[in-house]
Amino acid sequence: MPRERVAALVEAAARAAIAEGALPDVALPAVALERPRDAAHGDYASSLPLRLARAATMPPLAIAAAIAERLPADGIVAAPEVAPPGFINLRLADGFLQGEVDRVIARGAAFADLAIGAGRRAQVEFVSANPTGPLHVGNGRGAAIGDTLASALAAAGYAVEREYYVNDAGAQTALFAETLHARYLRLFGREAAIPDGGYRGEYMADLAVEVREREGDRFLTDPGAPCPPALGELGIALMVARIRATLESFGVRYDRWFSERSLHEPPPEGGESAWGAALARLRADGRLTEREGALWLTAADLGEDKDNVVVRSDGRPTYFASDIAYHYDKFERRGFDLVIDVWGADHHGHVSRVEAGAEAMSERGGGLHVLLYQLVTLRRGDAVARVSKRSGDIVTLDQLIEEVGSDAARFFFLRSAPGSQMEFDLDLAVKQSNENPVYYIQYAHARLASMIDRAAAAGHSPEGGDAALLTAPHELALVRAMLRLPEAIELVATTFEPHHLARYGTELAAAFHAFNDAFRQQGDPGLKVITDDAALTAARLRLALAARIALGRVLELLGMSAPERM
RNA sequence: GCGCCAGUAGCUCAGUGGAGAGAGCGCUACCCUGCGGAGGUAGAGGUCAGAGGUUCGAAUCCUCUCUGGCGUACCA
Repeated sequence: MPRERVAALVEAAARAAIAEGALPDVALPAVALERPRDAAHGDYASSLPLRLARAATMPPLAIAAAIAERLPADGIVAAPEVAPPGFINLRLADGFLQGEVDRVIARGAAFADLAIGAGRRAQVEFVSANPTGPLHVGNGRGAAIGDTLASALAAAGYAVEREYYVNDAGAQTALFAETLHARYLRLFGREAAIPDGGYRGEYMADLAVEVREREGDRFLTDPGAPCPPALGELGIALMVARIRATLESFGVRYDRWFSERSLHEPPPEGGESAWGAALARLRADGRLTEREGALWLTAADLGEDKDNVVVRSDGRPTYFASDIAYHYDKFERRGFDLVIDVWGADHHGHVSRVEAGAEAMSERGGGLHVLLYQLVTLRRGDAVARVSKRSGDIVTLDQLIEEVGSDAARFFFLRSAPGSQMEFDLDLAVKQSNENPVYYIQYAHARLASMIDRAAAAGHSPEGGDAALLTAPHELALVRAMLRLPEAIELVATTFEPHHLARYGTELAAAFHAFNDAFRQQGDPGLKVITDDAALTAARLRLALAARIALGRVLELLGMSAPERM
């Protein structure tokens, strides 16, 4: 990455200044380069002189000068500038930028890939909504965040797996089964009451119809009888299939759908269940206590403020027990180095507990990172729409995708930081779907594709073009924008916040649009890509080709289509 | 009560302790004998919730207050 290389130059210059006695022998802090707001201040700026001033007991400007004049000349940066109160401003050299155009074309979409993951295994688990109802709009946020985060981690050099944790055990599952049972019986004219707190949504009636179509009357029982287990399992399976279809239409594919229930069963290859093994380990480490007939994970030396129940007094393990077993499985059995759980903020009370559990369970448990995203509040004009599966008043992700499209919906979710609350006005979203900023990025891609096609039809080829002919400010600005893609990927892979990529996409598209319209503003047809000058045309085609690669890569990471025409 | 997350332009939101605070939408004025106008340029619009503090430097870090969301289960 250019930034790293420039930072290394600054550090080398600072060391040289110390070695030559121009600076006192002070400890050098890590050289972090800032990106100046104002382009006139260059591509990068170092505030190192300001940080050193006190220890060195020298004026910052003098330090800046001492470092700047020792900057190795290796062709990456042009002559550095010193600016008050003590900045060193660094500008990428034209020759370097021109060479990068060729490098991007040669490497293709992988040009921005990084090695910071170093092949370590990462898992991103996201959405994982109970399969007791359709996904709602809030789940869409988790889906977009998790999926793009996984893509960014892969681009950063991790071996990434996407996983959906299917809650197919527990009280909610039982309630779902009983509701389905009642709906099913009603189809056959039996009197059957929806259980208290059961799922009231219409989709449950649809599901019962689907069951009848597939399996006929084989699940018929007396109205008072409990739900046949096979009916409950079928219901969950059908619901999971619907969720999977929704996510696929949202551009999300999982490597694995992990069953909660399987944690409590012996693995196919034999041996003890994950829960059994985890429990044995906790017991051996003396982390369990029995009280009031239940089994508790003790808070002591886990940094928790209270104990948590893992096995209820009736002998059934809690959801927390499943979570412990699940993370035991992730770290100890599957050996992930980095595990990211993407959760809605309504689960935040659970975070420290699970993190403490993971650390108690595995040496590698510190590799767990829970990424919380704030809930999406929905509005239709002035009315607040409630989101609740059990009440049945729900705006589904399917509806959102149908109304605004997958690309626009994903981009909407990816534009804001996970930690910020979002307000989603459905009326506005539909009304503005044609003005959605997502099209700004896609349109840039479509124009590039069309331009490249048109040039080919006119007999122009980027082959043999000389990127050194790219000297106009808008041309070089576009190259600069392309080269920030690896920085955006790094930011996402280290902060686990994918919205930076969405912001970057807008920035890159803006650089292209400005480039593309430059000749109009200046009334200079000479700035068009396809010109009478064959050599210049070939050079600009190379730039267009590289820009299209960068733009296509961003869209790919965001999980959006890269249209050739719109 | 306690805890977590937030409060930045009319609206929806960016902003890694660094140099006149940004984008999209909305508003105003311009720019096409066009490689695609779903575009570009310029402008109006801000007490970065408020008050202290740390720092050479704070929207950013710390403390308090106010406002909003969420949590505080032998539910998941």
